[in-house]
Amino acid sequence: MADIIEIARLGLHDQVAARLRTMLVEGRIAPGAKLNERELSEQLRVSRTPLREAIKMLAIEGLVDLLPNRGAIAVKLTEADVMHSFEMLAMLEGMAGELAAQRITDDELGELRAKHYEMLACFTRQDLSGYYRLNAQIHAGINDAAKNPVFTSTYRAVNARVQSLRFRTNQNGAKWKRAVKEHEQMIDALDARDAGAMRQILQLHLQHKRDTVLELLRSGQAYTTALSNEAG
Amino acid sequence: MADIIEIARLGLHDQVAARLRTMLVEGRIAPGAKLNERELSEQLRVSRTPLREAIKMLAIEGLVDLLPNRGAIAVKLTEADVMHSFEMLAMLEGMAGELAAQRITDDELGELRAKHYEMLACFTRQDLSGYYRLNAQIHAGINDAAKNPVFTSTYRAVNARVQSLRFRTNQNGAKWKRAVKEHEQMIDALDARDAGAMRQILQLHLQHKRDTVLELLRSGQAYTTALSNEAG
DNA sequence: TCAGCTAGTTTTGCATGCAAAATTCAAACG
DNA sequence: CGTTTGAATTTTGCATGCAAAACTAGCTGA
Repeated sequence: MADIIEIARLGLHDQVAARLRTMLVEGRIAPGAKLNERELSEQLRVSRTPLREAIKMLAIEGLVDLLPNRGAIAVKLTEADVMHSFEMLAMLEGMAGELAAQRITDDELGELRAKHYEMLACFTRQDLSGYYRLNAQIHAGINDAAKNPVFTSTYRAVNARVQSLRFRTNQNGAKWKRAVKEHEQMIDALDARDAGAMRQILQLHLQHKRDTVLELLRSGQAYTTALSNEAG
Repeated sequence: MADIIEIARLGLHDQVAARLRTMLVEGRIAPGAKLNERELSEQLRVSRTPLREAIKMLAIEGLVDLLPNRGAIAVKLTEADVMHSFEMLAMLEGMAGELAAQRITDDELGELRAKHYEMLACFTRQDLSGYYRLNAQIHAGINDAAKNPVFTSTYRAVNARVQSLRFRTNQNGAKWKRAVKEHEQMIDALDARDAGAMRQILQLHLQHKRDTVLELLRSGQAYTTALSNEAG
């Protein structure tokens, strides 16, 4: 009676939620933009029912705001929201890093190191998009290594909210280099199973990320020229 | 153009979600029990559409599990789930307590102290239900005092999951007394604005709560004789 | 006796329909 | 010229309907 891992195609609402999530995180739906149900249901080729169910889920995740009788809009984070979200993320990642240093297996660490090198390759090629992808995978990997699914899902949810902003930060060379350096220190700390060092470097890393996002927000470039006019 | 705080009656889906949340947290829907859509929609006098939207929201909150093509069931926490949830809660409350000690206003502290005394009254009268209510309010108050809405909402969500279990723990005299003692230490720590002490006492408090829930779970009494046969 | 199959029922998942609220837009008014 | 008002339009929110999937129960055959 082995649990046959059937591909179990998810319900439409889940698929729609996943697609919307991507669109929101990647900024294809601009922060503050209205989610028109008819429009989206045509674009995604589903009826409004599963679409509305998906939107309700994203509202709980904190990716959209629900305005009574006026539908949903993509969240538009204020400076305070960013501060609060990063305060949470720093705590989550700090703790997860601490736990990860204690609980990570050699296999997991190996995989993490491999991803780290792949990321270095992207950095060397100045491949920002690949860098972001691997960066996200590494942070997710660290959280997974903490072996606490409650952490993992909370981290995912909070992180998703700030992603659409981080997506727009143009890494300048110095900051990018610093971030890479910090990532190396993470791998070192994990390698040494040094929980304290891991917490420290992660919290510093998050602080730098936060400052970058705040700079973007203050520069006013965050919410201009949405990339939303691309054809679906 | 003052923001007139209109009572803004929420949508049906929100009302339904709130009612279901209560039913789940209070154990009126037993852990593991199926949520029959027709049955619930008749009981709550709404159509299945807003009901299903509410269920999707509760699924994201982690109060129900969604089984593809087979509806939803109330989450039934395993021992591991309880460990993970409390690991998260301890971190959240520890951090929130630390921040609260730094950020709480005199008014907030006063209100918290008042609630504390009310709780002592309930303890003296052995009024368990009143005690629980005030206990929850005090913990929520501490989290609010941390002035970080991301903490607050995360705490609410994770806490709700373990509430249906905590609801069933029969406090024995000794443990109850200890919990009250710990609450006094919290007020003292807040009064002294001692962030470190606040973190310490909260984490200890949470650890004790966890142990109580784990005992219940291991005793096997957790999931017997659901209170679900009461008429609506 | 019991596993396996099939017809009948229930339940879920999604699409559609309709009423109420919100938005738009243009004409009327100050 | 800017503001207001109200009818037309759009959009949301909820109810209902229908098809597919999941259960149930009863039958057959080993």
